[in-house]
Amino acid sequence: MKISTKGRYGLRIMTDIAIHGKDCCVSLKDIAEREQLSEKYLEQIINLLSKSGLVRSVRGAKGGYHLTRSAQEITVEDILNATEGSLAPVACAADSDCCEYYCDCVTSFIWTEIYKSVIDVVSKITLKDLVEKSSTVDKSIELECKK
Amino acid sequence: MKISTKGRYGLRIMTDIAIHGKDCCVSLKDIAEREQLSEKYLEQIINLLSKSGLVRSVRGAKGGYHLTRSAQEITVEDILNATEGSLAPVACAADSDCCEYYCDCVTSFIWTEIYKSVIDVVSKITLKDLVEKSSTVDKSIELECKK
DNA sequence: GTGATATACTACCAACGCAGTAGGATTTCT
DNA sequence: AGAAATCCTACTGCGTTGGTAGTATATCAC
Repeated sequence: MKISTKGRYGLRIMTDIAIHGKDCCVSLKDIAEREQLSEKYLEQIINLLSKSGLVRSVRGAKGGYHLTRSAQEITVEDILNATEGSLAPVACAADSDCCEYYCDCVTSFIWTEIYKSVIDVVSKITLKDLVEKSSTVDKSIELECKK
Repeated sequence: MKISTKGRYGLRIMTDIAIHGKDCCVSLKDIAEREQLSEKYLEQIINLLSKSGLVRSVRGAKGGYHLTRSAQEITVEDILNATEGSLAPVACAADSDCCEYYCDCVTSFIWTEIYKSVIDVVSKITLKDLVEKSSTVDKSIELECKK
């Protein structure tokens, strides 16, 4: 039940773009520098965000990435879905059709309940919330638990 | 954010013992046979349950495992904690002291909220609930989504 | 049109966790 | 003594995680 660096860095990338990309593109180089993360690794992660349509890329000099929607229209669920994949603890929790025994399974309701409660949390937090929280804490964007 | 077979099989093992171990020990061989799972693999998992004090082992012929508490005193949280480890999506969610930046981290509250909501679900479901559900479904204990 | 700056794409790698498998040692009942 | 059970250590194939590296391609500024 762990969130990997893809999900965590994904949130930082998106928050960084939301803060620094008001009316322009933000380059990966700048993000990597500010966040102190490997540019090459971020490339893979932002690719996931791009494929999910959360950011759009602009190639060439002065290029970079920008959000495709406003920060309050992007939820933590969107970002984690793009970077982590489904947040369902087991596949049947998100799609009961995937398992023919769903109705007769003793534990399926547990996974469904967990999934619903996780979605309930992350679908209500928007990127705007993270941007606002970021402005209230000191150098917040660089700080993250490495464990 | 996935639950592994350790957690899933752990729940099946415990449910099986609760059902078939009314006033005796249940051997791993019997569990493995009923659940159609590898006895050797279950050995590792029941070891985790044993170390956490949820079951007690009896060695030698006619030995096996039995619960240390009644089914309604054992929660799904207990079982998943024993087999999966902490259900916290990141370490700081269960122990904010583990990260010196917890208070200044933009995302820490997300992980804490997820963790709390997951615990809220699994701490309220007891082994007794699973046993009761098992009696209402057909051959339920053998059925599980493999995906 | 030529650099400089950016993303895009492909490939590779070490380390780790998952899901088992294997085999022998030990304990206990009959 | 032998059968039945747990206990313990080790190994293994495979996929994921967390990157690194190099090249191709697109675009801007001059």
